[in-house]
Amino acid sequence: MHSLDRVDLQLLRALCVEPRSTFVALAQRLGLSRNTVQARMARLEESNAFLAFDRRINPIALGHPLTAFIQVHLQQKRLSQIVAELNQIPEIVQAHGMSGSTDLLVLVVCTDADDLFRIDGTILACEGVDRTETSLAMGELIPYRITPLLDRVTRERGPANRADVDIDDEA
Amino acid sequence: MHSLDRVDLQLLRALCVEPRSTFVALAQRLGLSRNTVQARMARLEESNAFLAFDRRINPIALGHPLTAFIQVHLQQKRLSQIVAELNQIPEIVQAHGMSGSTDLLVLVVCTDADDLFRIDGTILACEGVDRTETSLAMGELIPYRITPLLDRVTRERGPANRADVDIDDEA
DNA sequence: CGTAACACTAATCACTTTGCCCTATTCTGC
DNA sequence: GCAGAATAGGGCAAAGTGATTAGTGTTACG
Repeated sequence: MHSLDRVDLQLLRALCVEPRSTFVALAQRLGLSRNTVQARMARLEESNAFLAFDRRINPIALGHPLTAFIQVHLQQKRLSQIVAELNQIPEIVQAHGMSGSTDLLVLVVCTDADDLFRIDGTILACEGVDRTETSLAMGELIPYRITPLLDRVTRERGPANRADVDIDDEA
Repeated sequence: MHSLDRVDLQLLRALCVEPRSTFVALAQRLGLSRNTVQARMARLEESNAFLAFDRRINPIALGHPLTAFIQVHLQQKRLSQIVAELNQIPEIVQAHGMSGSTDLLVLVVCTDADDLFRIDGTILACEGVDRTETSLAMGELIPYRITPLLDRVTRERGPANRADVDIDDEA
């Protein structure tokens, strides 16, 4: 419904640096009027530029320091029903349908190895799940980040002010 | 340095529901005084309960609608140098060191298939990288979420009010 | 060339929120 | 029961918000 221009990108950048910035502070930092910032922020939210706040919560704080990726192989015709079942497992924080040999890539967090074992068992117990392959994340070698990409996009966009992609079609 | 109690969890929950809540609003919703909410929020931030704001930015808004997981097999002794190189690639938004056959699981976002191909090439070009296996994410069947886990933890914690895990040791 | 649409600035206003202070009152673990 | 922490409640000045208005480019279109 709307595309991002250079100023939008700078706004996002500033938010990464200082998430609790007020509109006033953002306006000062970018040399804009508060009005403009306020309007643009509204537009950004409107156009789904922001994902759920859930992503900002640290699972470690919830007592779930272990992260694992579980590759699930399943009978494809039962996919939707299986996803519905997985939806009931709170330790599953995300799941992607995948191309290639693995049908589903599931991201789980857990308290310890036993917990992981239990969760894996729960997944396996779902009707239609053939097998799973669990890989434990040993460390987040590159912590989640978007600023480098933000910078590249900004640079590419250069002095121009129109993005070329519509973003209202949710991932 | 500090552990989460029941009220902290409820606060996090409320933030997921309404990320732009003011302290006043949170206090009302939870039936606490604003002072308390403010103090607890400060403590939560202090104790790394929140991850970087980067996570809330939608890559689709940045013109990168495609997500892929790339499994990287490499010479382990060169791991740190390789990670340093991968760090230079903006399209890599996250990377985990893994147990099992895959050494590294890299999360990339890209504009289109060609872009993905190019990025994969860049990764392969790194000294010490043996081979990669790319899987395209076809859809986020379970969108990233933490609230179900939040609820479970809250329930388990029950009327008690102390968490049992320290969270100051960053993931 | 005119004009309509749009984004931006600047300035106002009433209102809310913040940050910080204080004190009295529960809790809590020891 | 006591020490220390957490909380409620209050207060206050400063800051931020939301909403509106008016004036100024800029751009796109016929």
